[in-house]
Amino acid sequence: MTMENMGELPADQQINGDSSNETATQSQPSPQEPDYVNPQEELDTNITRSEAIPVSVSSMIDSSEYRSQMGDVTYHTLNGRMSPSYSPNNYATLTPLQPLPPISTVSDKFNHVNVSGPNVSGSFTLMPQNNGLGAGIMDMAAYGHRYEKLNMSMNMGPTLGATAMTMMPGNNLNYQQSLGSYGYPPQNGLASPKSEPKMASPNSYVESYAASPMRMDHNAARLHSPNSMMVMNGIHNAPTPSPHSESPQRDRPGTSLDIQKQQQQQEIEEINTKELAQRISSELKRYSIPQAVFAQRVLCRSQGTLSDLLRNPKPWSKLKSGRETFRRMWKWLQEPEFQRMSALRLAASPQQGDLRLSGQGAGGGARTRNRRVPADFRVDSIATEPPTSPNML
DNA sequence: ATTAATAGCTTC
DNA sequence: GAAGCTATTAAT
Repeated sequence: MTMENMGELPADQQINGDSSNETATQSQPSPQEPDYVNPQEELDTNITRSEAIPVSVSSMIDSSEYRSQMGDVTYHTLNGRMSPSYSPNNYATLTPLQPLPPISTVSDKFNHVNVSGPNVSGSFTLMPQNNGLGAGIMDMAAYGHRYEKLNMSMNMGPTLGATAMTMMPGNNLNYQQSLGSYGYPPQNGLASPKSEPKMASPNSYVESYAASPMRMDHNAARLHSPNSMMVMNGIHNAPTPSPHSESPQRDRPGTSLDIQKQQQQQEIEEINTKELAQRISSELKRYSIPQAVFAQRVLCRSQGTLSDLLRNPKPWSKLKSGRETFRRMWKWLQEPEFQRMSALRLAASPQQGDLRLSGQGAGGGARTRNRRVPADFRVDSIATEPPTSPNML
């Protein structure tokens, strides 16, 4: 089954970049792919689950309607507003697919936690952690705001570039400050940004749940988290002990690690596509992320494809190569907000000129129409410095 | 004007 | 036939 992961990728159009998920870590897949790739992985390892623990939303709403009302509502309330009113200057349509962001399959890289990430990893770690418990909401909200702001700033111009950076999660400190600066409204009042998260202990996030499996059955745990909007669902089983971030892959050979791996794999093996589609839809709406963007940046697919997948997700069992796409979605969901956002904007910031379009294969029509990446996401200023590494270095 | 949904078509 | 893409259309 693991093979699937690999097997499918190659099939992907030009997404060869990620052909080998794991490989990504080692070096850049393709020239187009900046280095954020690596960072991502690192982050992934570090933070990923900390935040992903949202709460449930009802354990998977089976409702066939995607637009989960709950999520949205909740969010709105919390946030007070999430007007999708950021007006992109030119939001063009899609662009040719690009090398997809390495969605590292969770296969095994869970353990090797922070890698070389100098302070970077550390910083990030904190971020997501914020939510720790109650902060979840703030997190989301904050991100939401950030998202918008970011876009705006970018649109506005280089001048604001700085601003953008500020917001960038370069380091938690910054982050926090940014929040302050921007005067993020206390979302709910419950989670005011804690000035000092536990930066000190990077391992906190550890307990994070080992990635919630898709099969969310038990959703007991997430009751705690305030942000029910996220809804990750559950933790499959018992929370993993606690792999300290510090020790890369040395957990307990044969024990927890093993189990974790297995669990994760399983999770990934059985994704509740319907549920997932719902959640993705919700999240996209929540953050006002257009399908086109998400599809391209995160999934490396076209808007139309995504739309279809979200609306008519096929059961996992019936999926063949299409699983990969869902895995990516899943992965994205699991990531901390911050990372998600980064993925959205960064993932696609290769040189615009570089995009090789036309040749997509199907569709035939694609003539040399050069569609540029949506302005919003095309964070030039930021693109220059991926949040992940260069940023704070 | 922007985005989502759909149709038709291509490739594997 | 599955999976996806582009172009087009509908909806807001």
